[in-house]
Amino acid sequence: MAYSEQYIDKLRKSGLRPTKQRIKICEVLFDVEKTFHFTIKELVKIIENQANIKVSLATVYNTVHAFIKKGYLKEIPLNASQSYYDTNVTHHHHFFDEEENKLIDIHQDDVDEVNIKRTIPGKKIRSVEVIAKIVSDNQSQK
Amino acid sequence: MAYSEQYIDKLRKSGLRPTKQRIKICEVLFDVEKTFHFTIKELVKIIENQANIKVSLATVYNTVHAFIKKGYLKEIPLNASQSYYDTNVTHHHHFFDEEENKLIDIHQDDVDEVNIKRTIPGKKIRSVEVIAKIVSDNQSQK
DNA sequence: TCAACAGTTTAGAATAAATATAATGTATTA
DNA sequence: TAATACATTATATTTATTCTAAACTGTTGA
Repeated sequence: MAYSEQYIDKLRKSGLRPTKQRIKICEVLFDVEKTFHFTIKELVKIIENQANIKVSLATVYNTVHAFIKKGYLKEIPLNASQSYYDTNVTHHHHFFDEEENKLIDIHQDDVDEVNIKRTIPGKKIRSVEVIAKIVSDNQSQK
Repeated sequence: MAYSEQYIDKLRKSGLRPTKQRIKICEVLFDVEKTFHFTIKELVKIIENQANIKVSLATVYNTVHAFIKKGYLKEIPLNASQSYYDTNVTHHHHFFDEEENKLIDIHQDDVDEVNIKRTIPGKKIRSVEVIAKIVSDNQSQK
């Protein structure tokens, strides 16, 4: 299957028509070897640098949110001024370096399965995320 | 030790002078049996309802942030439009009900210790938080 | 005790992310 | 291919948070 067909499929499954802009967004997000983290602004910049297609903020927001709803992207729970997203939707966790505002993946194998024994009536768990905040380890500091 | 002395102590340890406004913030945050979650706006409202002291948003932000730095409050990592804070600084985790925008505590005993095997050179872990997002469990839905 | 200083409070302005709007453009369909 | 429904965009709006600067208050030391 050609790339663009995959993307058209992803878009349709997300309830979106395949447009020039949205296919470009797919290319940037999914046509790479490595998964990555991004903010909306960063994504817009990447698109600008890679293509001579213009994509507005609104389109990027809409598309990203549709993909999250469908499970093609993940939002990373953080109290940062901007939202961070992840193209890696497999089960894994994150370090967040607050000093450098940087996210680092923690591979699933590096964390024991998080097993929550408690349940809430009428509710089911949709996702479980572990955020480990890290800071400089200044031994001189007491 | 009288309450206000405790609060004055907490404030001084946070590098803040004990003022009328700040002591009132302490009363609302710490002078209750149960710990609770709050947003800045909610905290301002609680103060308005409880006292005839006027406290500005800026003061509340400053004081809350100083307390977080000192470890008297915790910020809950979430992608919500507002930041959520917790007066419970003991080790525990959260459900977040995205449909109702509501946080529910998960007691430490209800989650196995999260053991992260990976380390980052020069960095140490400051906190580990588990966020479990929950949604309605509509069995009829496929 | 009180003057001087350093820190505090506040209203309002500034900033910035995210969302809404409405006019123009494009994919889909029959 | 015409009609329709959905998309895109620039721009405006909304809203949380931070900044600012003037007025105020706690603290210190003489």
